[in-house]
Amino acid sequence: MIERFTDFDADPVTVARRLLGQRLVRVLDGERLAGIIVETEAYLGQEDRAAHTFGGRRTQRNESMYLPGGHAYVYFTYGMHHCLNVVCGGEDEGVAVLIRALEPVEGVETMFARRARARTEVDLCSGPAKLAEALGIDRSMDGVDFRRHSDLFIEKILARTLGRSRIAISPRIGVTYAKEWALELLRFYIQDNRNVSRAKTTSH
DNA sequence: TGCGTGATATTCT
DNA sequence: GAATATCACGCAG
Repeated sequence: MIERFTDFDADPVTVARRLLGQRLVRVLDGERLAGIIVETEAYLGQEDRAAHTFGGRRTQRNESMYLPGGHAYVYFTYGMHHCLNVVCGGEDEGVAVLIRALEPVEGVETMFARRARARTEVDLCSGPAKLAEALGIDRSMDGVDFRRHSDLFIEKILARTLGRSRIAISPRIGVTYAKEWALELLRFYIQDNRNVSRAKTTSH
C-alpha cells in the first residue's frame, strides 16, 4: 500500500530534500503519468530576492504561493512556459519548492505524445517547463491541494530523506539577478541521475 | 558540444 | 521599456 507524501509543513529546504526520490503523479484522462522527483529548488519567501513573494509581493499571479503548505503554485513565465511549485510552511509565509526535473516512470508513451519535440526519454521531464508540459500541468492546477486532489498528488516512495551522499547541492538556476541570493546553495538533485536539468555532459 | 537568439505573459521601473 | 524560477533551434568548429 503506497501512501501519500504529506510532509509539507516544514521549511522549504527540508521539504526540497525530502521530495527527492518521491513520486509525482498526475492523472490525465484516467491515465497515470508519473515520475520520480530528481531535482528541486527551495524559495525562502519575502527575504529571498529570487522568490516570487520577495518583499511581500502579492499579486493575482502568485496568490496561491501564500496558501498553507501542501498546495500547488503553478505560474506561467516567458510567455509560454508553466512551472510547478509545492507550497510549504504555513499560511501567508510565501515559501515553496520548485519541482525542476523528474525521471519518467509511468505513462511514458503519453508523455512523448504531449512533447512532440522530445527525442529521448530524458528530454521528457528534464526541466521545470518540460515536466509541466509532459504531465499536462497548467494554471488550471494552480492552488490545488496535494493532500486531497485526485489528479495531482505525491506518493511516498521513501520513508526517510535520501542519504547525504546521494544528494548533490548547487546554486539555483536562472537567478543571477538575485544578487547575494544567487549564490545560496538552494538547489538539490539526486547525484548522477541523468534526468537532472543541465546535467554534466559525460565524456569517455 | 557549446554558444547566441527568438518566443512573448506578467510584473516592476 | 526591460527583465524574467525556460526551451529548442541553428550555427560554429
